[in-house]
Amino acid sequence: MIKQPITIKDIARSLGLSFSTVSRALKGSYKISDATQQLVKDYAAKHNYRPNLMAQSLKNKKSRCLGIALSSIPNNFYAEVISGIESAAYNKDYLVMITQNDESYEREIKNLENLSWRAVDGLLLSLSGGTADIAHIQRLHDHGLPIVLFDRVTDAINTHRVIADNKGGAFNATRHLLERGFRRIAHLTGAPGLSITRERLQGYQDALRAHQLPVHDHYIKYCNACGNDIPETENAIRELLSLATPPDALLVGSDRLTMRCFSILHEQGIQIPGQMALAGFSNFSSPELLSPSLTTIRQSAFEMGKIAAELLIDLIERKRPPSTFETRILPTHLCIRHSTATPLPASCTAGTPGTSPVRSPGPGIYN
Amino acid sequence: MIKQPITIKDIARSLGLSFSTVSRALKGSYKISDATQQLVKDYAAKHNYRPNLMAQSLKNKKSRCLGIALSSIPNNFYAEVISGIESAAYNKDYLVMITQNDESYEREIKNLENLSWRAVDGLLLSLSGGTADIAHIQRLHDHGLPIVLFDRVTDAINTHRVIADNKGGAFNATRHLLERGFRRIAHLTGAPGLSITRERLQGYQDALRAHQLPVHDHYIKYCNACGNDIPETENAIRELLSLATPPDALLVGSDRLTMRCFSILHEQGIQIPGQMALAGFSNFSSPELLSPSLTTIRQSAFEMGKIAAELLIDLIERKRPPSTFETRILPTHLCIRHSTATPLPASCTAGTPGTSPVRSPGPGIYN
DNA sequence: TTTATTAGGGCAAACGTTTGCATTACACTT
DNA sequence: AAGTGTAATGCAAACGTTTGCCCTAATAAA
Repeated sequence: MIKQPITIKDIARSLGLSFSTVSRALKGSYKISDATQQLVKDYAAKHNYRPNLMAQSLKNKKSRCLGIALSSIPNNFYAEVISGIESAAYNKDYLVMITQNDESYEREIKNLENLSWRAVDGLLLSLSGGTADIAHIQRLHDHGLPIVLFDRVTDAINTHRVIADNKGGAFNATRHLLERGFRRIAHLTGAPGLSITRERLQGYQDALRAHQLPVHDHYIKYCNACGNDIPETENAIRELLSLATPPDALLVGSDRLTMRCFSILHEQGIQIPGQMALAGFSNFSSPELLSPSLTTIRQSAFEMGKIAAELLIDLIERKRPPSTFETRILPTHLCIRHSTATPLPASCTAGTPGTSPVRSPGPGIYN
Repeated sequence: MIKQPITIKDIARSLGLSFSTVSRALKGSYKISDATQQLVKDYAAKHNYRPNLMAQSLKNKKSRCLGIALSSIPNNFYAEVISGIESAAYNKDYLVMITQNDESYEREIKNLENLSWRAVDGLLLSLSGGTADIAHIQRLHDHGLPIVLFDRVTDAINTHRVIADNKGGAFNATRHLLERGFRRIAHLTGAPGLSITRERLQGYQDALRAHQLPVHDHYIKYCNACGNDIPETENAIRELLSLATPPDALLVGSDRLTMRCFSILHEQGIQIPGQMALAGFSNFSSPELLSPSLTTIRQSAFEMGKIAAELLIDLIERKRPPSTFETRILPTHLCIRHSTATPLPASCTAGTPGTSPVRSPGPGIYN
């Protein structure tokens, strides 16, 4: 019952032409008379001919396929990035293969192998939290596979990069906390090896120093699982809370971690911002609906994906690799909400802290 | 600089063997002496030979590639489904191509064409909100492309289906609202053509009837964009609110729509659950953090993706199509929270409604 | 010793395209 | 009349695998 798809050979036979003439007529190029072109095209359309992409791929060594490797698809931020990639790819007639590694180095290696064997034309890559060295990536790149790094990048690969202004985002958020009167600001962040972790830490430290405040190492906690390992996150918070002088504010350094952190503080009955102010990197769609509404540093995730895909496709389609690669830095947006409202005197924190901050927070930049 | 990957031919030449011997030795099968097999395998490993997947695909007419077509990647629910699919595919050594259609029928058609031309071995499909007829799908299926439908399905294609217990989920949520004392329950839902819309509506209606309550058509509002079109959603809510007897509770029928709806009620200063109780289908990770915490009907999204992918791979790999197809119905979980707390007498609603329900809501089923 | 069997391996076609290099049939220059 | 140019098309090899069939030797059976 299954009709085999029609091929160029079938068309050639039916029309009494050679394979090559049919092939060229379909492409429209080369020197084939208009009459023949029409004939072939009409026949092809009528029998709804579809070129066999596997054969084309084999011949052209191009699959019109982009590979994505990242840590977690259901992460708000990455889901939006993927959406941006898909969108750009669609416009340029590419298809997108997706893999996730759950922050595992081994899994990242496997995924990259799978993708490159399967002949993607290029790779969009955000490093896993567990990535120790990048020999496996370097090898692919050396073999000529075009790669664009996004979000979690490395300097060791000489190629395009698309990242957010992590340092600036963390700096602004920290400055905001300082301006609101918080002084003991802790930083809860992801795996220490990641570029985003380093850059955000840098912004946090810069802001403290700009206010002549010391940077305390015990106020900086890393979570290797980036919020996917609940006990790990709980421990980190517990340690912060049990310090002699516990922090009065928390700057959180990644999407999952921010939500998880909110959740843990909530469960433990810690008043936000009464006992602990909270701001974090997050692309959650509705932070204004949380209780209290959450101050976030938001990234242009969709745009990041879109730009990365466009750069990659450009890389794939140009004949010679460019002499110089670019690093696009996308702005971040600090969206100020109640979770970083000015702290109340201790006597007041017994009220309804989530809903009555002393001063109304600014409108912030939202959506 | 770019090293061409090594091929079977190269190995054959270096070892003084024929292509076929090398090919068979690598596969381990057929009648090749152990000595030769070892020789070939060692050489291949040493020079890290990788089979050219395009060539294999062309020859075998298999790409070990699954295609996904759905409406929106950043949707919490679908992001989890994709994650489940990726996970199952990885275990069986398949790769996954992803497309989204933003509820557009035309875009769905294009995406399916792209995927099928590009030789995916099978398709995981959730219909777009705008899908008018399914001729395009039927055609692919008739041509022998294995398809598994998930979430938004149709009976018109005879194949496996994986869905949630939408009717039961809506029924339980509606019953819960009724038990909490709400009587004027409206239903805000997605595109009317979708199976999930029909099934959830059915559950809602059944629950009302089971309580001897009438079903009012003006309490049922469809949003074709499923929450992606904000004005559309606002209008629907406005219309409900301006009724002579406006509803006192809202059952919302899809992920995006639920969050959007919460957002709109929040912006308009409508007290939840004081003026309007709210329950909805949602896979948002932290509904307990919203203000008020949100009663949700949660689906096993990851599992849905995993099962669908496994069924599809089974379909692809078995020689003969099964005589009978199955429809897996996954349970939904009603997670009861404050947004559906028992309504207060009018005099009380001026207080702090989000934080002080009259009776504590049950623990619900969470995570 | 002859014959059958088997193990081990090679040949070449095939999958559907693409493309460099003919080839043919004209028309146009010298 | 011989040569040049050009438009339209065909031939066949190539991309890297897989696989049905054939070949050769060696061994086992008769």
